[in-house]
Amino acid sequence: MSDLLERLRGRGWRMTAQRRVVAEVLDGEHVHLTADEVHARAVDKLPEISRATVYNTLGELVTLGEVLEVATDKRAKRYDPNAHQPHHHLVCARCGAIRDVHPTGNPLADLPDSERFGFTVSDVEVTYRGTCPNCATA
Amino acid sequence: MSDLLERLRGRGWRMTAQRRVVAEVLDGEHVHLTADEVHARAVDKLPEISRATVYNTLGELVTLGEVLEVATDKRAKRYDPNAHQPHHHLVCARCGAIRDVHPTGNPLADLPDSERFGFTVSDVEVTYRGTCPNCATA
DNA sequence: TCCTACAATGGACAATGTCTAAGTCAAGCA
DNA sequence: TGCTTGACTTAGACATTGTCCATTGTAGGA
Ligand SMILES: [Mn+2]
Ligand SMILES: [Mn+2]
Ligand SMILES: [Zn+2]
Ligand SMILES: [Zn+2]
Repeated sequence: MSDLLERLRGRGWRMTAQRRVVAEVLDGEHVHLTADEVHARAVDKLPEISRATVYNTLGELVTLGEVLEVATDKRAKRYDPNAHQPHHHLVCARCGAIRDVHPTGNPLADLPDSERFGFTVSDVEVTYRGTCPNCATA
Repeated sequence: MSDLLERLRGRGWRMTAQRRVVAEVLDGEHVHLTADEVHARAVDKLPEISRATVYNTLGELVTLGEVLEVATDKRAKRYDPNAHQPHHHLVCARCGAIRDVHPTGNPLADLPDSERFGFTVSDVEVTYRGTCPNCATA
């Protein structure tokens, strides 16, 4: 994600080896890692990087809107670099595999006023659950 | 929820003061407490109840399908006694208030085969986010 | 090259959740 | 009613996830 690094430089970020490595780890499709998974992969590339730095960097990326936090499992937060294309998630209940999906329709329109309790509703997250092909054959 | 207690007795549960108190705490509408919130309220009614028992009891209720785990916030799991009426959630991004909602339509039908990656999809959770009336005026 | 404000580090601490060994008691039975 | 027993509860250790801070290091401009 060199374009991510470009944007961050433009926002006044100091470009450190640690931040480059975190950005590198987050690169790719269908990436939804926990903070400690990011840390483990970052350590492979830069052994002395600390947990605190990984947590700090992820938090900053979330604040800047460059990475999303998703709560697809009920344990640790997961970090999603696919922040600029709205999407939802499909999760394997067995192994935890996560895919980005793009359902048709607009779920926001499916919530009638009578079900809004006076809230201003601005966003919706949809999580599909099922069994992935791998786990189905096992 | 005396019907809940009835069902549990039918399933061979020993009826202890601790389990009665946990069931009592979970009674009501729009209830979505964390384990430690359940524990705090249980202690008001039965001061010597332990955290371990609350965690155990909640886990058993989830296994039996009498209570659902929901991941509406990205911290602790929340426990939802409204397990027998399918519903979704509306969450205040500011204060965390949670309401049960019943959107129209069927989001499962909105996920085309081409977006299923070979998964068998069995369930869908929808979380609406916004601002509650209380937080809007503040 | 030097300065300095920003960033990284290690470790303490907090919050949430899991596990176990030992003691307790609900419920069936004599 | 009073045993007996295995299910249940308890306290606290431990694990995982996340936050904070004092100290040390360094990116990038002067
Ligand atoms: Mn995603
Ligand atoms: Mn609910
Ligand atoms: Zn799977
Ligand atoms: Zn609110």
